[in-house]
Parts: sequence; C-alpha cells; structure tokens
Amino acid sequence: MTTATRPADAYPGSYGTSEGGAVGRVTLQTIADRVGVSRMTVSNAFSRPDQLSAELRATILQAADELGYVGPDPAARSLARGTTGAVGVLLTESVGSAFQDPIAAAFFGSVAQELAPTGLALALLPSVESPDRIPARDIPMDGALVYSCAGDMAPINWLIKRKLPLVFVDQAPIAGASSVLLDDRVGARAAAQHLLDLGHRRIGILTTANDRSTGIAPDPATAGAGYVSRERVEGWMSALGPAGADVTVVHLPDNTEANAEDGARILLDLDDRPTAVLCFSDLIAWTFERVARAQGVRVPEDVSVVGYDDSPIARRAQPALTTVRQDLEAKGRAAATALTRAIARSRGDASVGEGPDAVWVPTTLVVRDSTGPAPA
Amino acid sequence: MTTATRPADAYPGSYGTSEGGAVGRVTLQTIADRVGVSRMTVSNAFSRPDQLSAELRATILQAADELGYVGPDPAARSLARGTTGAVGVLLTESVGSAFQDPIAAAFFGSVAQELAPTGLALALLPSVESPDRIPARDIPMDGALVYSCAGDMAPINWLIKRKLPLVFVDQAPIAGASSVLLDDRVGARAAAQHLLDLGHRRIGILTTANDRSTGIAPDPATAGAGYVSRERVEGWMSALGPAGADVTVVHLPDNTEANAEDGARILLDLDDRPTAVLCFSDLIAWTFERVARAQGVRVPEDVSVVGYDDSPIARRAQPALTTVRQDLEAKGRAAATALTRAIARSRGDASVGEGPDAVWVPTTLVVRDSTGPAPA
DNA sequence: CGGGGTTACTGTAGCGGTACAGAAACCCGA
DNA sequence: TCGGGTTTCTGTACCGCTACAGTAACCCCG
Repeated sequence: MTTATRPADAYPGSYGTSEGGAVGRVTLQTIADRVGVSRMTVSNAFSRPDQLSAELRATILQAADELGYVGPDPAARSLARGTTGAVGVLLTESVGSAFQDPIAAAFFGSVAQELAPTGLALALLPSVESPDRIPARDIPMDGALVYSCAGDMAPINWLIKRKLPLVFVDQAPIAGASSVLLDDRVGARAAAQHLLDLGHRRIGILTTANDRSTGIAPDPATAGAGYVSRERVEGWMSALGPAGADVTVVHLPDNTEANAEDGARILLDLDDRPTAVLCFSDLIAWTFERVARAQGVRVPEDVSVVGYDDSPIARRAQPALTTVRQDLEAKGRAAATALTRAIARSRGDASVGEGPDAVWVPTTLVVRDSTGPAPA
Repeated sequence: MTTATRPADAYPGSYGTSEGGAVGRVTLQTIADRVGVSRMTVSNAFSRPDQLSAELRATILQAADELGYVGPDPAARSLARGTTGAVGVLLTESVGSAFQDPIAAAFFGSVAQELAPTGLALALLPSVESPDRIPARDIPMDGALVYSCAGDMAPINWLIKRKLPLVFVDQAPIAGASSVLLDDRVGARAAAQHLLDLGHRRIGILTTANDRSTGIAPDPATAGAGYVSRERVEGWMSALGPAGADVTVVHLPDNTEANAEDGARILLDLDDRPTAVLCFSDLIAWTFERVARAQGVRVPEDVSVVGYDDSPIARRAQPALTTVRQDLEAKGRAAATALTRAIARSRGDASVGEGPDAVWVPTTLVVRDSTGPAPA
C-alpha cells in the first residue's frame, strides 16, 4: 500500500480561519445579529419556514450562505428536540462477519432502503466495548434493531436500559418489544416433508451451533445454539420425528465454507450415508454439493440436498439448489416499519396502536434440481 | 405476513412513570441531589473516574443505578463535547443496491471492523433527501466516508460544507481530502497483458457506464462514467492500445446479472467474436461464462474471460475465474485509518501530520482456469 | 512548622439549538 | 369603529452535559 501526502490546499474542509475573517463559529446568533432579527427567527427560517415571511426567510438564508452557515448544528438540535435522526443496528459479535453473510447484508440494505424515505440513518453499532466507549450506550439514536445476536449480549442490555424503542429481528424477542421473525418452522418443516415425500428416510442435518468444533450432535433436540438454528431444527424435526426418520445432526461452529466442508465430509463418510441432507444455509448446501461431487457422489441421484434462504448462490449452484426462500425485502420492510412504529409509539403517537408489533415473514419451499427420489 | 399485538407488559422500555415514583427524567442533577454532591462530580463519576475517590464514585454509581440512570445523555454529551462517536458513510444513490454488491458489503464490513476498537459507529447515510430531512446535513457525526458516489451528488456538498473530515473511497478525490483508491490501472493492465501474452488480439470489454442501455461504445477512450470504471478501462487500454489489439467495448448500465447477460450476448454474437473478454466485475465475468456455455462456446478453449475483484464468485465459477484481486481488508483498514487520522487532524492533533492521506491499495492478477491460449 | 505538590470536589459559563407563550401589527366584516 | 382572528416576529426558559478554573483539605519533607 502506498501512502503519499499532499499539502491541504483548496479543500474547503481545511480548518482554521476561513475567508471572511470571522473567527468564532457561525451560529444562529451570528446570523441573527447580521440580519437584525432574533435568533429564534433565524431558527424558524431553517426549521419552520411557515413561521415567517418568504422575503425575510430569503434574506436570512442568503446571509447564512454568505457567512458559510450550513444549517442548525445536528448535535445541538438533537439535544433541544430530543431526536437524532438515526437508528442503531446491533450486530453479531464480529461486525465484519455480519457483512460476509449475504443474507445479513441484503437485509441491512433492505432496511436502509426502507428507512431512507423517513430520513433516518442506520448506525451500525459495534458490540465490542472499549472501556470508555460503549456504542450501544453512547451513540445518540432514536431506536434500534437487534439483529440475530446472542440473547445475553451486554450491548442489548444497554439498549434496553436506555429505554430505546427496539425491534428484535431473527432473534428471541423480549416481552414487550417488537419483533420480526421468519416463519422458520413452517419453511423447515416443508423442506423436510419434501424429502419424506421423495422417499428419503435416512437424513442428515448440517446446522450451526455454538459448539467449538464440527461434529455429530448427540441429541437433535438440543441442537443449535442460535435462535434461528433452533427454530429450523425444530421445524425439520417436526416432520422427520413423527415419520420415524433416521436423523444425524452435524453441528458447525459457524456458517462458513471451511466448516461446511468438514461437516459435509462427516456425513458423506458415514457407513450409513444419508440419502438426503438438510442445510442451515445455501452456502452450506452448496459446499456439500461440491464436496460430494469431489467424492464422486452424485446430486441428486445419490444424495439430495436442501439449502436455506434462497440466496443468489442457490440458483448459481450446480445443480441449482432446492431451498427455503425467505423474502428479505419483506423482512427489511417489516423491520423498518416496526421500528418507526415503535419510535412513534414511544413519542405518544396514538395512531400506531398500543402494544408492540410481532411480525412473521413467510417462508416458502423452492424446489429445484438438487433433490430427487431416494435411491432404491 | 402475520401481525399480532400483545400488551406491553414486562418490557422495561415501556414508558411512563416507572417504579420509584420519580416523575421527571433522571439527569446528573437528580443523582447529585440524591447523593449530596455537585452535578459535576456525578459527571466525573461517569466520564472521568480518576477525578474522584473510588468510594464516592461507587456511591454515586449505586445511586444512579437505583434511580435507573444509564449514563450521560449521548445527545447532550455530543453538544458539550463536540464529538458524537459516529462517522457516516455516504452510499450510492440507492442504499439497497450498495449492499447487493458483495464487494461493497465486504468493504463496509471491513471498515466497521476496523472502526470497532475506536468505538466509532458507522452511520449509513441514505442519499435520498426528503424535503426537511437531509441525512448528510442533519446527522451528527465526526467525519464521513464517501464511497463510490457520482462526484456531483448533492449530499457530498453538504458534507463538505459541514467541514467534516472526509475520506473518498473508490472515487475521484477532492483536493485536500484524504483518499483511498485501488491501484486499478496496474491491475487492469496486468489482466490485459496476460491476455496479450496468451496471444489474444481480438478482445472484448464489458464494463459499466452511465448509459441508459446496454450496447457497444463508439470510443473506448470516453468509456465508463464511474471513476472506477474509467480507471479500469484506462488500465486495460494502456496495454491493449500499444499492442494494436482489436477492442470492442460494451457498456452496461450497471453491475447486474440481467445487463451482463445482454452484454455477453452482444459480444458473443459479433461476426468477429473476440477471443477474450475483460470484465468490470466477477459477476459480469461469471455471467459471460454462463451465457457462453449456453451457446455452446467453450471457456477458455473458444474464449477467455477475466473478471475483477476476486470475489467469492470467482472461485466458485466453473471454470474458476482468472481475475484481478483487490484486498478488501486492506482497503477497509486504510479507509478507517485515514478517517480516524483526518478526524484527529481536524482536532489539531499534530501527531498525525499535516496534509491529507492518499492511499493506494494494490491489486494483483490471479490466474485461474478461465483464460487460455488464443484459439488458432 | 511552613511551603510546594497532590488529591478531591465545586461553580460558573457555556455548547447551539428549539418550544412555547406572548406581543405587535394587520385584516376584515359588522 | 370595534372585536376577533391571522400572520409575523420575539423573549425566555430550558435540553443535559462538560471544560476549566478555582478552592479547600491533605500530605510529605526539610
């Protein structure tokens, strides 16, 4: 990486006394003095145009422009108004990893998109706490989204203590807070039923858990540490259990290719290799396909694979993945709406109703080419 | 989508008078009165622990806890201190689309990751302006990243007028502001040279531009509207031009699969079909591979393809893509560092030097299976 | 026992706005 | 001409916190 340094020349951002000779900072008062009106009138010129005549407003705005005044100071305005114009998003432990996941990234995009018309900015809150700076506690915001975090994270408690309007997404909600959840049990159940209908009875599951290492879980019921994982496992098992299927659950420490490879091998190396595999994500399913192909195991002739999420990978995979589709746009929209409603509610806006919202986003099975009849 | 409503029961976030009977809001003064010290001492208990005795601090903290006081109000603190603890990121026109792009998403993740230890939150600034709320003007922040935006976007001007410390990423920098740029010309040139070395002389280029529709560009030199696209085209041409290669440039309105398909077809349908294609992104290259395969054109036997970015797609593609790798981690790290330095500089911290930073992140050619010798 | 240096706490003066309740001028119909 | 309603502008009182410059007590040492 090359680093060069140039003198700060024409950049308007260079600090110090700028042209005009005015030393102190320009505030409403500066402009008020210049124009010969009260500070309040200048404030109104910027924030409540209907409170003064158009001409005076024009005069004020021009004076402001000449003085290089941009607009009311956001921090001061936040204090006086009690609103900041930003909402937070609390992410998983590692901020970066949340963006590795295309599903999470797409969700944030959708939320930001939905929030844009309201003028709210989305502040990503790192959950690492340096001793004296704790974003969840110290960043000014009007509300926050809690996205797929371990339920006991300290930052969540800061948000709660601040009494911020909160929306929990893909995560066990707190009593009284709004929530947006995927209808994961239904989707997972449909996927499992699809396999049963194709005649599969020996089924593998590749899902994430908080375990340190990749390996076979002793008991499907306890499976999954994350809320989402648990929901999906329960959905799958709700179909597989009653059907008396022979289920092997493999836990992965996280949703990455490397771990998925290990997990795939474990299943493929079993003496009684499953004839079908249900995966926590498309990435895992795609990896399974790849490992299987490398071992000469054909998909779907020898083994069927089902993904989850219907991410872009699913269509690109070869063969294209049968998966459970979630509507990320809808999820983002729901989260944004729930949050703005929660904020409105906290301000006493009666039109948004009393209690918190609880939204379930539907999931649907998408059958493609990675599943087929169980081998005889 | 199902929406249910429950009564707000145990949620600590429910507003109104909480236990204790205290009506007004709890502030530093409330605690000061309770403990019998000055408000300043309470402030110090939270913000400057070294300014009072440990015992008194404990007493104060306990009283605060009993009163349900979380900590100094962020908005008030921002005003008094002059810092907010958040930095903005200005995104492309559509906030959502920035997240569709895995490269952009990974970059944000990396930036957030790097910023985390400093306790700075990353605020995503939508560029849409509702009449009275303009995030770039109204959100409290200490500095901002401008990421791959059209240079004349109004929000950029707000940021500049606010005299915020700025860092321009993947974008033509402004004199005096810091910048982080990819060494695109070098990378693109290497890719083009690689094709020349393989004997290719009839070469297609698929890149993005602001044109409305997909089509052949009349003149390679004017090609590309975005800064990044322009840099890459110049890099490619710097090798192809002198070699006297026969170059056809196709412009896509954006970096999406749908448009890439159209562009790929245009090149594949040419009478004199290129023997190699340079693409603006891996997504485009991958799409080209797919369209070629569908038409029975073999990669790399009949046509070679080079991508850009070395995104996850590149490795997953079949055949795996030859591409130009950019180090997103480094880019994120550089952007975060440049920004914190710019902020420090604006505060008069002499240890970070005088002028703005200008960082170039290196690019390297990664040869995989999508390129081969030119067909005879 | 006096003087210099800490340590522990306090008072004042903002930070830069906005809400709200006037007040003055203006308008209009009866 | 008078009363009530608008429109337009102003004054005051905060919003909740922190910087900074004290002040007072304490400590240590020659």
